[in-house]
Order: sequence, then C-alpha cells, then structure tokens
Amino acid sequence: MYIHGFMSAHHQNIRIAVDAVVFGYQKSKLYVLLIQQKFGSQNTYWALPGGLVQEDETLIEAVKRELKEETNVAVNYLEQLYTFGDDITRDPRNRVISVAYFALVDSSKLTLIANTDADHVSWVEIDKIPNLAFDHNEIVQMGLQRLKNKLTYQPIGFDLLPQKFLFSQLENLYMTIIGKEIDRRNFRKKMLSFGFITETEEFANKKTGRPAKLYTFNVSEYKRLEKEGIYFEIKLA
Amino acid sequence: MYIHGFMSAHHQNIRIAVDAVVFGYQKSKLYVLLIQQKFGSQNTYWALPGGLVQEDETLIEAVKRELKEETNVAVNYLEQLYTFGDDITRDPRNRVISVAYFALVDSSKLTLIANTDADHVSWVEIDKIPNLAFDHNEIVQMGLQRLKNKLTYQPIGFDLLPQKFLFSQLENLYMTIIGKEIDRRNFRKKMLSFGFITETEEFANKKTGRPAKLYTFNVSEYKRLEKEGIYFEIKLA
DNA sequence: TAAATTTGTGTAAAATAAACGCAAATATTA
DNA sequence: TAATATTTGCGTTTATTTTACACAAATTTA
Repeated sequence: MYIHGFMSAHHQNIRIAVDAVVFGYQKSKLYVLLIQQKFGSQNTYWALPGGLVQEDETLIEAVKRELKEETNVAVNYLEQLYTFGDDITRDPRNRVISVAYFALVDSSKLTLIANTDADHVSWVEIDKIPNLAFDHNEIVQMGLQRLKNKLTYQPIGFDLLPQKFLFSQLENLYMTIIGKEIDRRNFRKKMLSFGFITETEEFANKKTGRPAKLYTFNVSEYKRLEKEGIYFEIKLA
Repeated sequence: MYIHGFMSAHHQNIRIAVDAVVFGYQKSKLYVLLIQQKFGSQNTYWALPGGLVQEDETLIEAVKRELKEETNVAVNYLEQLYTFGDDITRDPRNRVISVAYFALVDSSKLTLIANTDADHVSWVEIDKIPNLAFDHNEIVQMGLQRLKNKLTYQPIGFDLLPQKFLFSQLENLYMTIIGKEIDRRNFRKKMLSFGFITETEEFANKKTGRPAKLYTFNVSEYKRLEKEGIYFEIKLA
C-alpha cells in the first residue's frame, strides 16, 4: 500500500497554480478583473489573474500576492472556489492544476490604481468577456454561479458596494446579478428584518427624486446574529 | 510579468494528492470510510483513502482509482469538496496539496468486499473517529458540513439508502445527520410533494408494526423537474 | 407651479410551514 | 382469542411567511 504523501514510484511533474475570479459592481453592471498575457511573441490572451504557487506560501497567500503583483487590487472577500486540473491532454510535461478563488471588491476599487500596468489589466463587463486563456471562461462561469447562489444565503452583496449605500443600490445589485425582478418594498422589508443593516444620518446627494438615507452593513451585529443562529435568506421568485 | 503555466524562476516541488471522505449510513448511524497507514516502522495512523495523482489521469479518476485500490468501494455520488494545502511548515521538501472529494455510498456497500485488505480498511462511526493523519480530521469535518448542508437543498440522502427504502428510513437519516427532530407527517408530506418519490407495490418485511410500503427515488423524474426549475428544500427547525 | 423622479411605509390575500390526533395493519403477549 | 404494543398512513387546524399591490413625501427639472 502506498504511503500517502511520501515517495511514489515515478516522479510527479504537475505544477500548482492559483487563479482569482474577482467581481466588481458599479451602476447596475457586474465586472470581472482580467489581465493580458502574452504567449510567445504573437498570441495575446486575456486571462484571470494568477500564477504558480511558491513553496513557502499558502494558497491564499499566493492569490493575494498575484493579485497585488499583477493588478494591485486588494479584495474585500476571498474564498476558495474550485480546483481545475482535468486538462491532461494539453501537454503532459506541463500539466498545471489550478486552485481557483472567488473574490469581491467594492466599487471604489474599480478604478485601477496608477502603478499598475493599466494597459494589461482591465475590468471587463461580465457579458463582454472574450475567449480567455486555458479554462478561464469556465472558471468565470463557476464564479458567477457561486456569486448568484451566495447572494441568496449569505449577506455578501455588501462587499460589492460602498461602505455607505442606498437601498436602491442594494436592490439593483440583486436584480442585476440574479437577473430577476424584485419587489422593492418586500425586498426592503425582508432585508431590514434581519437587523444587521443600520440606517445612517447621512443623505446621498442625488440629482433627482426624494433624498435618500445612506445605510451600512453592520458586520459585528451580523456576526452576533450568526452565532445566535439566524438564517439569512433572500428568495427571488 | 509571469507567464501563467509556463516556466517559473525556481522549480516548484509541490506534490498533488486526492483524498476522499466517503460517507455511509446504516441503522441511524453515519460512517466514514478509513484506511490504516504505516509511517516508517512504528507509527500507524488511520487516514482517508487517497494518494498522489498520476500525470495521465484527471483528479476524479485519481480518486476513483485510489478508492478501488485501497478499499474496493465504488461510490454512488462523488464531488469535489475543497483543496487543502496550507501546511507549509511540515516539510517544505515534501509539501503536498490535497484535493479532497466528498462521496456517498448506499448501505449495501457497508460490508467491505472480500479482496480488500480488511484489517486496514474500516467503516468508522462519525463520532468515533480517532486522530487521523495529516489534516484529515479537518477534511472529515468539512465533509460532514457539506453533507448536512446538501441534505437540505439537494435530494442526496437517497444515495445513502438502499434503492428501495422505507419512509421511516429516510426520516431517520435526516434526523441522524442533521441532528434535529422532525415531524414525521410534515416531512412525509413535504418530500412527497416534490413528486420524485415513487411508491412501489412491495412491502418491507419488518418484525413489528403495520407493514410499510417501499419507496424509490425517481432519478429521471427528478432531473426532469430540476430542468423545469423546481426548488428542492427541506427545512429543519 | 406643475411634472417627473425616487424614497418610504402599510395592508390584505395567498401560500407555506408547524402543530397535532387518530385510525389501520401487523406481531406479540396475556 | 382478545388485548396490547408498534409502526404506518392520512388529514385538519393554526401560525407564519411570502406575495401582490397603492399612495404619500421630498426633492429637482421643466
């Protein structure tokens, strides 16, 4: 019987990488962070940020490092998504297994910071994503699915919004990402009923319509309620 | 900028393994499939079945192969669980990243088949699992959490039961795994309302009580309903 | 000053979930 | 043989949650 993690008969030549699907949201549009990669001297592809894992770093450290190096973006939310590694036909000498991560940033980060190689980093609208390198389109799709699902059972939408937001922004975010109509009044009632959304004294300056209060997501209160066993769920017919 | 998947500066010496958390259920008890491993000449540990991925096989093929080789168990349900690889302190020269899989077998498979090295393979009750090798206790916990969660939003419990089962078995399975009381009548009503459970003409032979009909999970009907967008959910107060 | 726009609140009806009781069919026991 | 214990199968009532829907308030623009 083989001894797990120790010697094996023939030397294994598989490399391990991490990739990140980073979502951003602004004005009813969902974006994914992409970088441009050159293959050889001619082919250029868009791809997800990522790269090989170094021996002395954890997987999540590797993701953060690559995001920093390649895009200079720091994320608000980060979790493992899925591990892709079934493309064994491409080149067995260079097989790469990629641990994909799922990340969210708030809308203030959608303008890329100066010291980035801005020509080669870009926020791309979700439905305008071109053919990406490797299996990255598949990874994006899985990330999108994760986002849609999580939105309904975890209060994760706040990580895509400014710290202070309008209720209408939250509504639009849900409608945009899940792609369904929501009754504004029922949505508001439900969201407020959980008790982790705090109304601030501030008003947003909008051009039109009745002045609207700004709200915040009360993280510590959410954590407290979570421990008590509250059950967050937003159903969208 | 580093070119993804191609050469990197220093050679990466990380190996990739797969491990499986295989759950089985029988008579209101939940079991996990474990194997015994020797480390050197003295230390023996129980561990999850698994091993290094070969270069010419997909991850899922690797899991199935290891399960076959080490335990001779074929699973009914198999999906990726999580990738563990943050223990970089143990021995950097032998860092292993493990892609853990989550699997279910029906109760007929709980008696290990003869040609297995039965002394070194065992079904262990979930709350009698000893200290396992590596981070395998953590993997089991995550598997258990996945099982609990999935049970509520995917009709996965049937993969732990015989093809023909009693309603009381299904109830007990839910109560055992989620660890909460269920109202028998409401549970039955809810389950039947989905329309993918078929009543057979057969009766189970029990020693006591009113004779009970056997039921089956109608997979094709479930798939049809799934396409139509039905929403399976079992809530347990 | 009227119109357009967006916010904020409430209520009634419908659907779903929770709580609960009892008869039926068997094996076992008195 | 009759009473008892055990488990199945079904139905009803009540409480809770979700859905559908209307109007007034506060601002800017025409």
